[in-house]
Amino acid sequence: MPAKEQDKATELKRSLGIAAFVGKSLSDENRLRILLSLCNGRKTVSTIVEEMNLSQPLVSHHLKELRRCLLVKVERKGLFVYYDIADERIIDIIRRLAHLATDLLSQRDTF
Amino acid sequence: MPAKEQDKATELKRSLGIAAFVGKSLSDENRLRILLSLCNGRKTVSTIVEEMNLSQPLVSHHLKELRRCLLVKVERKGLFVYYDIADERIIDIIRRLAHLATDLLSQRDTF
DNA sequence: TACTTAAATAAGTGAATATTGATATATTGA
DNA sequence: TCAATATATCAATATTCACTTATTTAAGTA
Repeated sequence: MPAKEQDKATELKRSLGIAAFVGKSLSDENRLRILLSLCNGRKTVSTIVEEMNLSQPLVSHHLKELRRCLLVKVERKGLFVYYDIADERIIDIIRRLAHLATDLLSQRDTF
Repeated sequence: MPAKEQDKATELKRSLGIAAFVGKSLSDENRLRILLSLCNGRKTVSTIVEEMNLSQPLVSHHLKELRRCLLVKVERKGLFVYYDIADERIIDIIRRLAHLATDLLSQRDTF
Protein backbone atom coordinates (compact mmCIF):
# COMPACT_ATOMS: atom_id res chain seq x y z
CA MET A 1 0.00 0.00 0.00
CA PRO A 2 1.36 3.47 -0.93
CA ALA A 3 2.37 5.74 1.91
CA LYS A 4 -0.51 8.18 1.49
CA GLU A 5 -3.16 5.48 1.49
CA GLN A 6 -1.50 3.94 4.51
CA ASP A 7 -1.75 7.27 6.31
CA LYS A 8 -5.42 7.57 5.43
CA ALA A 9 -6.09 4.06 6.66
CA THR A 10 -4.44 4.66 10.03
CA GLU A 11 -6.20 7.98 10.37
CA LEU A 12 -9.47 6.19 9.72
CA LYS A 13 -8.71 3.52 12.30
CA ARG A 14 -7.87 6.14 14.85
CA SER A 15 -11.21 7.82 14.35
CA LEU A 16 -13.30 4.71 14.85
CA GLY A 17 -13.79 5.42 18.54
CA ILE A 18 -15.39 8.78 17.94
CA ALA A 19 -17.18 7.36 14.88
CA ALA A 20 -18.84 4.73 17.08
CA PHE A 21 -19.73 7.48 19.53
CA VAL A 22 -21.59 9.41 16.84
CA GLY A 23 -22.84 6.16 15.36
CA LYS A 24 -24.75 5.48 18.57
CA SER A 25 -27.13 8.21 17.55
CA LEU A 26 -27.93 6.30 14.39
CA SER A 27 -28.96 3.22 16.36
CA ASP A 28 -32.34 4.53 17.46
CA GLU A 29 -35.29 5.06 15.15
CA ASN A 30 -36.64 8.00 17.14
CA ARG A 31 -33.34 9.84 16.86
CA LEU A 32 -33.20 9.19 13.13
CA ARG A 33 -36.71 10.57 12.80
CA ILE A 34 -35.80 13.65 14.80
CA LEU A 35 -32.67 14.30 12.75
CA LEU A 36 -34.59 13.89 9.53
CA SER A 37 -37.36 16.20 10.67
CA LEU A 38 -34.77 18.88 11.38
CA CYS A 39 -33.31 18.77 7.89
CA ASN A 40 -35.92 21.25 6.69
CA GLY A 41 -34.89 23.87 9.20
CA ARG A 42 -34.73 24.40 12.93
CA LYS A 43 -37.63 23.54 15.16
CA THR A 44 -38.70 24.03 18.75
CA VAL A 45 -38.85 21.11 21.16
CA SER A 46 -42.62 21.28 21.32
CA THR A 47 -42.91 21.15 17.53
CA ILE A 48 -40.73 18.04 17.51
CA VAL A 49 -42.79 16.52 20.30
CA GLU A 50 -45.96 17.01 18.25
CA GLU A 51 -44.48 15.72 15.01
CA MET A 52 -42.85 12.69 16.57
CA ASN A 53 -45.78 11.83 18.77
CA LEU A 54 -43.45 11.10 21.65
CA SER A 55 -43.50 12.30 25.25
CA GLN A 56 -41.75 15.59 25.92
CA PRO A 57 -39.18 14.11 28.32
CA LEU A 58 -38.35 11.39 25.83
CA VAL A 59 -37.74 13.91 23.07
CA SER A 60 -35.69 15.97 25.48
CA HIS A 61 -33.66 12.87 26.29
CA HIS A 62 -32.93 12.12 22.64
CA LEU A 63 -32.07 15.73 21.92
CA LYS A 64 -29.59 15.63 24.77
CA GLU A 65 -28.05 12.54 23.22
CA LEU A 66 -27.83 14.27 19.83
CA ARG A 67 -26.26 17.28 21.51
CA ARG A 68 -23.75 15.06 23.26
CA CYS A 69 -22.37 13.87 19.95
CA LEU A 70 -22.60 17.34 18.45
CA LEU A 71 -25.11 16.42 15.74
CA VAL A 72 -27.47 19.29 16.63
CA LYS A 73 -27.16 22.94 17.58
CA VAL A 74 -29.33 24.63 20.19
CA GLU A 75 -30.51 28.19 20.50
CA ARG A 76 -32.85 29.64 23.06
CA LYS A 77 -35.25 32.40 22.00
CA GLY A 78 -37.36 33.45 24.92
CA LEU A 79 -39.53 30.60 26.05
CA PHE A 80 -38.60 28.41 23.12
CA VAL A 81 -35.53 26.33 22.45
CA TYR A 82 -34.69 25.75 18.82
CA TYR A 83 -32.83 22.70 17.63
CA ASP A 84 -31.08 22.46 14.29
CA ILE A 85 -28.85 20.10 12.36
CA ALA A 86 -25.21 20.92 13.08
CA ASP A 87 -23.82 19.35 9.92
CA GLU A 88 -25.92 18.40 6.92
CA ARG A 89 -23.66 15.47 6.12
CA ILE A 90 -25.43 13.41 8.75
CA ILE A 91 -28.58 13.50 6.61
CA ASP A 92 -26.71 12.09 3.66
CA ILE A 93 -25.29 9.35 5.85
CA ILE A 94 -28.74 8.45 7.15
CA ARG A 95 -30.07 8.31 3.59
CA ARG A 96 -27.31 5.96 2.55
CA LEU A 97 -27.80 3.83 5.63
CA ALA A 98 -31.55 3.58 5.06
CA HIS A 99 -31.05 2.70 1.43
CA LEU A 100 -28.49 0.03 2.21
CA ALA A 101 -30.62 -1.38 4.99
CA THR A 102 -33.69 -1.78 2.81
CA ASP A 103 -31.59 -3.36 0.07
CA LEU A 104 -30.06 -5.84 2.48
CA LEU A 105 -33.46 -6.72 3.85
CA SER A 106 -35.11 -7.15 0.47
CA GLN A 107 -32.28 -9.38 -0.71
CA ARG A 108 -32.83 -11.63 2.27
CA ASP A 109 -36.58 -11.72 1.78
CA THR A 110 -36.10 -12.75 -1.83
CA PHE A 111 -35.47 -16.38 -0.89
CA MET B 1 -42.99 19.58 -2.35
CA PRO B 2 -43.34 17.80 -5.72
CA ALA B 3 -45.03 14.40 -5.74
CA LYS B 4 -41.88 12.42 -6.48
CA GLU B 5 -39.88 14.03 -3.73
CA GLN B 6 -42.77 13.46 -1.40
CA ASP B 7 -42.72 9.78 -2.28
CA LYS B 8 -39.02 9.55 -1.64
CA ALA B 9 -39.42 11.26 1.70
CA THR B 10 -42.13 8.88 2.88
CA GLU B 11 -40.15 5.91 1.62
CA LEU B 12 -37.18 7.15 3.60
CA LYS B 13 -39.26 7.58 6.73
CA ARG B 14 -40.62 4.09 6.38
CA SER B 15 -37.13 2.66 6.26
CA LEU B 16 -35.89 4.33 9.42
CA GLY B 17 -36.74 1.33 11.56
CA ILE B 18 -34.57 -1.03 9.61
CA ALA B 19 -31.97 1.73 9.22
CA ALA B 20 -31.71 2.01 12.99
CA PHE B 21 -31.43 -1.77 13.18
CA VAL B 22 -28.42 -1.76 10.88
CA GLY B 23 -27.19 1.43 12.52
CA LYS B 24 -26.80 -0.42 15.79
CA SER B 25 -23.83 -2.15 14.28
CA LEU B 26 -22.17 1.21 13.78
CA SER B 27 -22.46 2.06 17.45
CA ASP B 28 -19.65 -0.18 18.63
CA GLU B 29 -16.00 0.50 17.93
CA ASN B 30 -15.07 -3.17 17.83
CA ARG B 31 -17.67 -3.86 15.16
CA LEU B 32 -16.46 -0.91 13.09
CA ARG B 33 -12.91 -2.26 13.35
CA ILE B 34 -14.04 -5.71 12.28
CA LEU B 35 -15.99 -4.39 9.31
CA LEU B 36 -13.07 -2.25 8.21
CA SER B 37 -10.63 -5.12 8.53
CA LEU B 38 -12.84 -7.16 6.22
CA CYS B 39 -12.86 -4.58 3.47
CA ASN B 40 -9.66 -6.01 2.00
CA GLY B 41 -11.15 -9.45 1.58
CA ARG B 42 -12.61 -12.25 3.62
CA LYS B 43 -10.91 -13.48 6.75
CA THR B 44 -11.22 -16.37 9.18
CA VAL B 45 -12.46 -15.81 12.69
CA SER B 46 -9.06 -16.59 14.16
CA THR B 47 -7.40 -14.03 11.89
CA ILE B 48 -9.88 -11.43 13.07
CA VAL B 49 -9.31 -12.41 16.68
CA GLU B 50 -5.56 -11.90 16.24
CA GLU B 51 -5.89 -8.60 14.40
CA MET B 52 -8.45 -7.14 16.78
CA ASN B 53 -6.72 -8.36 19.90
CA LEU B 54 -10.07 -9.37 21.35
CA SER B 55 -11.17 -12.63 22.94
CA GLN B 56 -12.52 -15.24 20.56
CA PRO B 57 -16.00 -15.39 22.11
CA LEU B 58 -16.25 -11.61 21.92
CA VAL B 59 -15.36 -11.59 18.25
CA SER B 60 -17.84 -14.41 17.69
CA HIS B 61 -20.49 -12.35 19.43
CA HIS B 62 -19.88 -9.30 17.30
CA LEU B 63 -19.81 -11.36 14.12
CA LYS B 64 -23.15 -12.79 15.08
CA GLU B 65 -24.45 -9.26 15.50
CA LEU B 66 -23.10 -8.27 12.09
CA ARG B 67 -24.71 -11.37 10.60
CA ARG B 68 -28.01 -10.49 12.23
CA CYS B 69 -28.21 -7.23 10.31
CA LEU B 70 -26.86 -8.87 7.16
CA LEU B 71 -23.71 -6.79 6.97
CA VAL B 72 -21.44 -9.84 6.58
CA LYS B 73 -21.50 -13.11 4.70
CA VAL B 74 -20.24 -16.39 6.12
CA GLU B 75 -18.71 -19.38 4.41
CA ARG B 76 -17.28 -22.48 5.98
CA LYS B 77 -14.24 -24.10 4.34
CA GLY B 78 -13.16 -27.12 6.30
CA LEU B 79 -12.04 -26.13 9.75
CA PHE B 80 -12.26 -22.44 9.04
CA VAL B 81 -15.16 -20.05 8.83
CA TYR B 82 -14.66 -17.08 6.55
CA TYR B 83 -16.41 -13.79 7.07
CA ASP B 84 -16.76 -11.19 4.38
CA ILE B 85 -18.44 -7.85 3.79
CA ALA B 86 -21.91 -8.40 2.34
CA ASP B 87 -22.18 -4.97 0.74
CA GLU B 88 -19.27 -2.63 0.21
CA ARG B 89 -21.46 0.42 0.72
CA ILE B 90 -21.18 -0.04 4.48
CA ILE B 91 -17.47 0.81 4.23
CA ASP B 92 -18.25 4.06 2.50
CA ILE B 93 -20.81 4.89 5.16
CA ILE B 94 -18.31 4.18 7.93
CA ARG B 95 -15.75 6.39 6.21
CA ARG B 96 -18.20 9.25 5.98
CA LEU B 97 -19.28 8.77 9.57
CA ALA B 98 -15.69 8.74 10.78
CA HIS B 99 -14.86 11.83 8.79
CA LEU B 100 -17.90 13.71 10.05
CA ALA B 101 -17.25 12.63 13.62
CA THR B 102 -13.66 13.87 13.61
CA ASP B 103 -14.76 17.15 12.04
CA LEU B 104 -17.46 17.65 14.66
CA LEU B 105 -15.01 16.92 17.43
CA SER B 106 -12.28 19.19 16.11
CA GLN B 107 -14.76 22.04 15.71
CA ARG B 108 -15.71 21.68 19.34
CA ASP B 109 -12.11 21.55 20.49
CA THR B 110 -11.35 24.76 18.64
CA PHE B 111 -12.79 26.91 21.39
C1' DT C 1 -45.86 38.57 43.23
C1' DA C 2 -48.36 34.76 41.21
C1' DC C 3 -49.53 32.30 36.98
C1' DT C 4 -48.50 30.07 32.54
C1' DT C 5 -46.01 27.77 29.15
C1' DA C 6 -41.64 25.47 27.51
C1' DA C 7 -38.01 22.54 28.37
C1' DA C 8 -34.91 20.00 31.29
C1' DT C 9 -33.96 17.01 34.92
C1' DA C 10 -34.68 13.27 38.59
C1' DA C 11 -35.64 8.81 39.77
C1' DG C 12 -36.89 4.43 38.72
C1' DT C 13 -37.71 0.21 35.80
C1' DG C 14 -36.97 -3.24 32.43
C1' DA C 15 -34.67 -4.67 28.45
C1' DA C 16 -30.67 -4.91 25.59
C1' DT C 17 -25.87 -5.49 25.26
C1' DA C 18 -20.70 -5.89 25.96
C1' DT C 19 -17.60 -8.77 28.10
C1' DT C 20 -15.49 -12.89 30.34
C1' DG C 21 -14.43 -17.78 31.36
C1' DA C 22 -15.94 -22.30 30.70
C1' DT C 23 -17.90 -25.55 27.80
C1' DA C 24 -19.82 -27.52 23.66
C1' DT C 25 -19.76 -28.50 18.74
C1' DA C 26 -17.70 -29.23 14.27
C1' DT C 27 -14.08 -30.67 11.19
C1' DT C 28 -9.95 -32.88 10.02
C1' DG C 29 -6.12 -36.03 10.31
C1' DA C 30 -3.59 -39.71 12.68
C1' DT D 1 -11.94 -43.61 17.46
C1' DC D 2 -8.98 -40.24 19.45
C1' DA D 3 -6.56 -35.90 19.44
C1' DA D 4 -6.16 -31.25 17.81
C1' DT D 5 -7.84 -27.08 16.10
C1' DA D 6 -11.52 -23.69 14.96
C1' DT D 7 -15.69 -21.68 16.11
C1' DA D 8 -19.97 -21.21 18.56
C1' DT D 9 -22.61 -21.14 22.60
C1' DC D 10 -23.67 -20.90 27.66
C1' DA D 11 -23.88 -18.73 32.04
C1' DA D 12 -22.98 -14.91 34.69
C1' DT D 13 -22.06 -10.02 35.39
C1' DA D 14 -22.00 -5.26 34.61
C1' DT D 15 -23.29 -1.55 32.09
C1' DT D 16 -25.90 1.03 29.08
C1' DC D 17 -30.10 2.75 27.45
C1' DA D 18 -35.01 3.72 26.17
C1' DC D 19 -38.87 5.00 28.40
C1' DT D 20 -42.20 6.66 32.11
C1' DT D 21 -43.97 9.72 35.78
C1' DA D 22 -43.16 13.36 38.64
C1' DT D 23 -40.78 17.43 39.54
C1' DT D 24 -37.95 21.44 38.61
C1' DT D 25 -36.04 25.23 36.11
C1' DA D 26 -36.44 29.07 32.92
C1' DA D 27 -38.70 32.77 30.76
C1' DG D 28 -42.54 35.61 29.89
C1' DT D 29 -46.74 37.95 31.34
C1' DA D 30 -50.63 39.74 34.13
